[in-house]
Amino acid sequence: MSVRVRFAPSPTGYLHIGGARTALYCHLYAKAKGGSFVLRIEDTDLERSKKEYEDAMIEDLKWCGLENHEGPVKGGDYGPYRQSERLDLYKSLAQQLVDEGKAYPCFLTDEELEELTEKAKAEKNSPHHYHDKYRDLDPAEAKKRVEAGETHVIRFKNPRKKYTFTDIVRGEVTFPEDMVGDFVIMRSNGMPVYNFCCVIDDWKMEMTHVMRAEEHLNNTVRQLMIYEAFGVKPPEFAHCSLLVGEDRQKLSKRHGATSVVQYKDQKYLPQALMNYLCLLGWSHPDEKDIFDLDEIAPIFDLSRFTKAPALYDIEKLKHFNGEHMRRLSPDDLLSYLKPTLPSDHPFHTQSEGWQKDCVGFFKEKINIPAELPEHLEVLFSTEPQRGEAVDEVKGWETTAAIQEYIKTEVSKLAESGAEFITVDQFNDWTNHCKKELKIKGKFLFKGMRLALTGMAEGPDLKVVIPLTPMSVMKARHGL
RNA sequence: GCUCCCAUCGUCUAGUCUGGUCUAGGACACCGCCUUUUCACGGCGGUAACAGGGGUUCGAAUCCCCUUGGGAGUACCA
Repeated sequence: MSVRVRFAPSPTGYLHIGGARTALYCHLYAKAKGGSFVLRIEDTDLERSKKEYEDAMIEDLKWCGLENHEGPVKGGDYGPYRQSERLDLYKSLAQQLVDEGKAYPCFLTDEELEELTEKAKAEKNSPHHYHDKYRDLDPAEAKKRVEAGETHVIRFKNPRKKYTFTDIVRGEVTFPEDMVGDFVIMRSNGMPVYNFCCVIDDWKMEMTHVMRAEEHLNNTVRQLMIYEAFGVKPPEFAHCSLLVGEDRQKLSKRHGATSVVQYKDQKYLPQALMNYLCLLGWSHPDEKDIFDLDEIAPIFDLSRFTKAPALYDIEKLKHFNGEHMRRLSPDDLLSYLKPTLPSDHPFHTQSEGWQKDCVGFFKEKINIPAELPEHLEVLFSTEPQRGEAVDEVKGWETTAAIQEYIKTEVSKLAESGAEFITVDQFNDWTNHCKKELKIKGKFLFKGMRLALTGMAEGPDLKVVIPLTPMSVMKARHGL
């Protein structure tokens, strides 16, 4: 049987970093096994689900490079792929359980439920302890009340026994019989509940593996009960460790940028995000750390998951972005970095050859695009003298002489129509200052730097000078 | 409260199943040196971990138990 895995988000917000990681693992595993990666939208929570989130979710998944083989947009043989479009199925199956005596209508009101929960807590019992009031109500009586239109939910009749299953990452996991109570499978508004439709869909969509975050581990016992009630063999489960923030709590909005779209907006490279996320809870057999999805898909296996929760560290993500950026071809590098600069940035006025040289040089100094503009200052700032270290250099008597000489030379060159200063010219000027002005050592080089760039420190002058437009040079010297 | 899960450098992790080759390896961050007459990059090096306690064993990061700590769940959310 070929492998079928699914990613089943609920459209109640933008794609989360943790969700993206789960989707990545599903995608990788399907690819490794030549199986199918299915996207299913779990929109049974009417209040919180929004179509715009569903669209955004699909868009973000696409940006991540995690396209599905089957899904709400793409279609497939197991559709529909939106739970809101499968309601009849859940309803009839829930009714089947009621008819078989495996589930029952419950007429508890919100107030009664609250009271019973408080009572259970006060007696140091589990909150669900008294939720089974209608468990043994005569089915005929229950049917009568339902038909009379009385508000009710459908509760699953817990078989009250121990459940054990083998999780691919956790190993053998056992749940005691009082772990959960008679939980709700159909709400009073007629909508099914997650633990119910999840099972129905994984079953009907013939999923072979369910990969999800550890927060769902405890739900598995409910799902196991439902599989059993229908006489269906459950899929394999793999519960991946959680992603946590600085405070070691489950990663959420308050930990900062936790939506994929925020990284897209900040111009991170999707392959870098995926690479980093992949390594949060999974390790490469050869301890390789920089790779593309295509590279690991063939060797991705489920035996290398880490059990402990992983801390999401943006600093390390930046490093990964830098590594991937530096691997880009000159053409790709330019098309990556160019659009990240403001449209009125002087960078855009330069030739394409210049632009390629420029990003080729500055890629060594940055990890993410947001760091580029400040580095470009050395080429474009027209402020004559700036930076913290200039005061010291300005104090040197010899600096004024260099400054004056450079000004004259720049002026001459500009009048000749040159658009840039060549390395040869720069060398000639340096030699002149050395021989004629008798300046040497750091006084010479720092002086030259200050005179030409206006800063006391910065990148290699032999690279910077030929890249600096003459217009900027003139402005720096008040020409 | 109850249940489930987890525990190696500050962080992500290798090693744990199949005890010895681990005076515990790699990566991020940090520090130092070299190089660059600056800064950075790069190269080299460094600081830094088996939570604690008991067993089992000739030998334990690795197997067992307990303690402690952390997390998740306990919904008509998913």
